[in-house]
Amino acid sequence: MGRQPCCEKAGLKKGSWTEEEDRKLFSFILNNGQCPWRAVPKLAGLLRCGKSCRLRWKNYLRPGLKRGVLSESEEKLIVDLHAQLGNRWSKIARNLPGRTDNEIKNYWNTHIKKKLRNMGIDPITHKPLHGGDQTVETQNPRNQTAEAESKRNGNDSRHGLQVSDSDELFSSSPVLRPDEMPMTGPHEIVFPWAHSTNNQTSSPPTGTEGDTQLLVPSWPESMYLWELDGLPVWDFFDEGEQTLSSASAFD
DNA sequence: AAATGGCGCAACCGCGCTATT
DNA sequence: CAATAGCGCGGTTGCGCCATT
Repeated sequence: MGRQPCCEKAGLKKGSWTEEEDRKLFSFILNNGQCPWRAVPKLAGLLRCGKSCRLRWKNYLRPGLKRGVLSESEEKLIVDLHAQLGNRWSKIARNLPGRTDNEIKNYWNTHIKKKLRNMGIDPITHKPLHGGDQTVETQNPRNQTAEAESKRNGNDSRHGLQVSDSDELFSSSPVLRPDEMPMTGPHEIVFPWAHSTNNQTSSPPTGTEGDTQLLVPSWPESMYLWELDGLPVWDFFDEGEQTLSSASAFD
């Protein structure tokens, strides 16, 4: 047979997604549920590789995503989980409903790492740094990989070893299991225009007042999608879990 | 006011795993 | 059992924004 490439590289668009592309992808999945990602671009009329569509959906368009600054409790949870799991971002993300692995990874690299170092904690080992803030971590990101690797070797399910995903790990944790997490329902979504004059898209709202509740709209940057011409967005949600789960469109 | 450097985030890349044939 | 398809994951890159000079 010969393995087909995931996409024809030539002629495919790369880089930032446009509003139009988002619209197409979103409405396609809305109407069809998920089909093999490889087929999605063609069927949805997108000049993108399937992988790119998948990523866009997963990290950006998928309903139920929280966006914006992470709360202190979320941050704490990430640190805890990272101490146990290392750079297993997807596993960490599963314990933070509405957050994506990419988002967490970025947040870790840009905020938490720095914060831990300032606190005199090595973000890799989660132990106190020796001799002041001598950056134990060299600038070589590979070290991080190596560190993660060592953790993996100890307890990574991906490699068929002990820890069975996060199940075991969090069985005693107060943290809800991801599959127990209710998806954000329409009634829970706070529209940006409802309480803010600033409908700035790409930058997250700075300083979510307090970290009590994340009143962050699900798709602050994609609100235009709500205007999808005639698409039964709310109906879609209202059909409830069965739609969501059966299509498994929001995985 | 312009230049520039740093930061943060979205997106891409490549590899590994699992399911299927 | 081997080959292949498809997907998921983690690491890296590139670009836009913002702060500083």
